[in-house]
Amino acid sequence: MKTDRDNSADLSAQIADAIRDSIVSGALIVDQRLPSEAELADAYDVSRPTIREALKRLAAQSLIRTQRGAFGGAFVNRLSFDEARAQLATTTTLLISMNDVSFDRACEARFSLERACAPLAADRRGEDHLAAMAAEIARQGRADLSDEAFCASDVAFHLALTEAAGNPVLTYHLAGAIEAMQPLMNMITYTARSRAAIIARHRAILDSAAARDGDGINAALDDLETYTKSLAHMVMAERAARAKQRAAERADHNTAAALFGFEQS
Amino acid sequence: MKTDRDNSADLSAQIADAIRDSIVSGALIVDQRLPSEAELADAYDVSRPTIREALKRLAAQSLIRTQRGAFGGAFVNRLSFDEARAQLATTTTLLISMNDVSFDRACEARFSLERACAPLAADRRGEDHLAAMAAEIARQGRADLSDEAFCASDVAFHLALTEAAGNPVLTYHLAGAIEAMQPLMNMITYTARSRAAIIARHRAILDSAAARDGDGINAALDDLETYTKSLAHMVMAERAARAKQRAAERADHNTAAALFGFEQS
DNA sequence: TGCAATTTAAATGTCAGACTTTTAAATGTC
DNA sequence: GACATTTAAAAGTCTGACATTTAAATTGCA
Repeated sequence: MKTDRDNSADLSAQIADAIRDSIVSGALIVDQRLPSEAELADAYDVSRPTIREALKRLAAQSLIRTQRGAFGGAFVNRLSFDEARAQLATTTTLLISMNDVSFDRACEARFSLERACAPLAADRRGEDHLAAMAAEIARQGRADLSDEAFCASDVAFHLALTEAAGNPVLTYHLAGAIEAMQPLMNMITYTARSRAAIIARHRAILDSAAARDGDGINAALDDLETYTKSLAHMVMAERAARAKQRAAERADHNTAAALFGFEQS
Repeated sequence: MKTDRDNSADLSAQIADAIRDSIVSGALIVDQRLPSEAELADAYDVSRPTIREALKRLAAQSLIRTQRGAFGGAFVNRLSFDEARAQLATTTTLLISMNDVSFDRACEARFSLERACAPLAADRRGEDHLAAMAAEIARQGRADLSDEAFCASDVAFHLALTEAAGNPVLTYHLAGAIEAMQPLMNMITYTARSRAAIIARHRAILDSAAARDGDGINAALDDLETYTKSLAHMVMAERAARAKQRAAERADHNTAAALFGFEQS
């Protein structure tokens, strides 16, 4: 095993890449034990801390898991759909927050993706999926539900819809996207939204799913998308108006206050 | 800053989580410099190697980048769409290979996702997108193209289609899925596929996009999905038949050969 | 003999301290 | 003012040690 000492990249990164390649290519299979840190250090001709950094990189991507103790070590990890979905959701959340994606674009992407499961969901939904969706709708109707809990139930409802499509790969992608974006959308619209309006759309989705009407599901999702966007536009317009008003009021004051960073609440 | 020493989790994992939370919550913003490793070690009351392991975990997720030298250090990284897409693709590849997803399921998910961009692509495609797709089709027609290059061009063609939708978030999800699954699909079908058949479908997609016909795009994608699945079924049936034949031939031989691991090519 | 308690060894987790290399800023020189 | 040199800060790496965990091997006891 050789590493390129003249390479600009870290040794730990090179080693991590080498091991990752072995996993992706199938040379290392699920649950297989890697050599111990000391053996790897010897094999790659580096010190143990360097090997450890490489292993931590892989652990951060859920590619391996480690176990202490005798006969412990690093094992190739079976990546589960749930783990992968959680990773996808956090990555997507960060991606959106760091790249000033407009609300409309994020909303559009989220619903475009969710509509991808409608035909399959209409075709394959079982009673259990309908029941799960109905249960979330019922929960959403409870007046004593916190905003956070309402949002979580909203996510759960849409997750149930994607699961009705009976395709875990599709669910992984869609649920990851929804998990990432629904909370962002809620954060913006929760002051203005009507729970009843959202529940009505959820019910339309459920009814269409029950009737095995894929186009009906998509129509309801379209409707929900339009409603969400209009809410966001309202909220944004209001914020802009308040900001403008504040600016005008500031202009009436003497400039000194502004210079000291005075800002009216 | 405190860490739970009684916690079963690694210190480096705890610290990585703490820093990640700071980034996700916005307490640390893009391009902001983290304290030096020595300062972090002091702040969290751990040794520098432990801090380094935590930072490597974050680096593996592209959450930070590090820079050597004076005034270097760890900086919050702006997650780019391309980086995120590459991560998504490798994660998806592993997810599928480790969870024995059937070819049909993977194929179904891939095309269901791609269809999500059709309405938007039809609406927003520009001349540049059409040109990019046409260029890939032209490349695919060259007889001297290797299988790998054909596959890469195939991916590039579909990437161009997703980009025509003009929504980077959507492109991120769809292109990540396509990048992950197209090579898998090629690996199975490349022995049986007809390049002309694929090019014809690509041309149908391009023509529909040019005509701003979203339904036409989806029809062509449906067609491509059906073709791909039928190819796979053919290949699998052939393999199964060969395996059966081999088994029958083995039975004719004396058992000794089998005991020595003899296997007919 | 069979089971329980103990020991042991192998492995990861953590630490301390030193040295190397890189890099940009500060300084000095022409 | 432009260019070369010095310097200091920081990441990268290594060595060696110790702590902790864990399962297997061993021992002790009934």
